[in-house]
Amino acid sequence: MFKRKTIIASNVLKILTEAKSPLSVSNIIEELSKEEIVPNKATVYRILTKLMDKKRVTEIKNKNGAAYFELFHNHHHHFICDDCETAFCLEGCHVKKLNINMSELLPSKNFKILSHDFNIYGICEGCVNK
Amino acid sequence: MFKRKTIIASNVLKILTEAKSPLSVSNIIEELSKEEIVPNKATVYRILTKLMDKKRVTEIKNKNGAAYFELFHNHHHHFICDDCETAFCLEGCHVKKLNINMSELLPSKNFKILSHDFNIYGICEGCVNK
DNA sequence: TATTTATTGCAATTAAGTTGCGTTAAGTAT
DNA sequence: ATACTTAACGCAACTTAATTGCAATAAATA
Repeated sequence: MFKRKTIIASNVLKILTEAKSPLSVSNIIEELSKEEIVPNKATVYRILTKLMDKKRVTEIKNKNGAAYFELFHNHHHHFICDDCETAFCLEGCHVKKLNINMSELLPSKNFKILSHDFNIYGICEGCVNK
Repeated sequence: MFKRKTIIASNVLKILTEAKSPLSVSNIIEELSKEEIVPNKATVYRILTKLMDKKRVTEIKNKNGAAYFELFHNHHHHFICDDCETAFCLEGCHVKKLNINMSELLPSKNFKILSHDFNIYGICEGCVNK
């Protein structure tokens, strides 16, 4: 058994590290292209899947279900701009921060909670000023 | 200018009224089919778009971005079962209920908040018991 | 009855994401 | 170095939800 180095996977990580906000697959391909690396989208999806398995990367979804990827950092939520579609990370999880007991909200006590998501939508600073 | 009656639109509303949970477009077509109405999916999408314009219907999305539709009732959130994918309405909006000041969470005061969503995911009562 | 136009079905299209398969190339063993 | 193994990769085909253009239908009105 051996491990191959893959140029693309490490570059995807680099791009995500440098990114100021979560990126879509086409964002990622665009960024890689600037460095003369033009990978196939299937490759990028496969790399991202592996990185998610390893908890290096997290996937978030916008209103339309399109996926954006970011480096894993502890559970938190996002502001997503309705105009430019950029996702901005919010600090921490206010659900936890505010100690919201989600189980009290459920239709039945027999529901099992596994996760939640919370997005705020609107217009970001950049798009407001134009 | 005149208004035509459309059999399908009123039946879509009826189906949604009787539904115990939000329905996908194929759910809706299935239900209509039971009443001998087999509309084209394009028709159903167009009807739903109009009903949303009139605020009669709301669209929610699951984890994968697939759309579910329900009668409009005041702003609230959902529990979505990871197993059967059924969406259950939660009562009211706990963000509002708990008086969460979302603007304090933002990266900048210049962001303009327009909406938010909140979903709880897990296993519903029915799927737990099987 | 003729006209107007909203409604509908159909087929083609779009876009995100997935999959199968053949090729390439990195790491290891000989 | 050479051969072997297998992970990484590209490509094309496919899948599925949703959208669009166009022609056909039918409801309301004149």
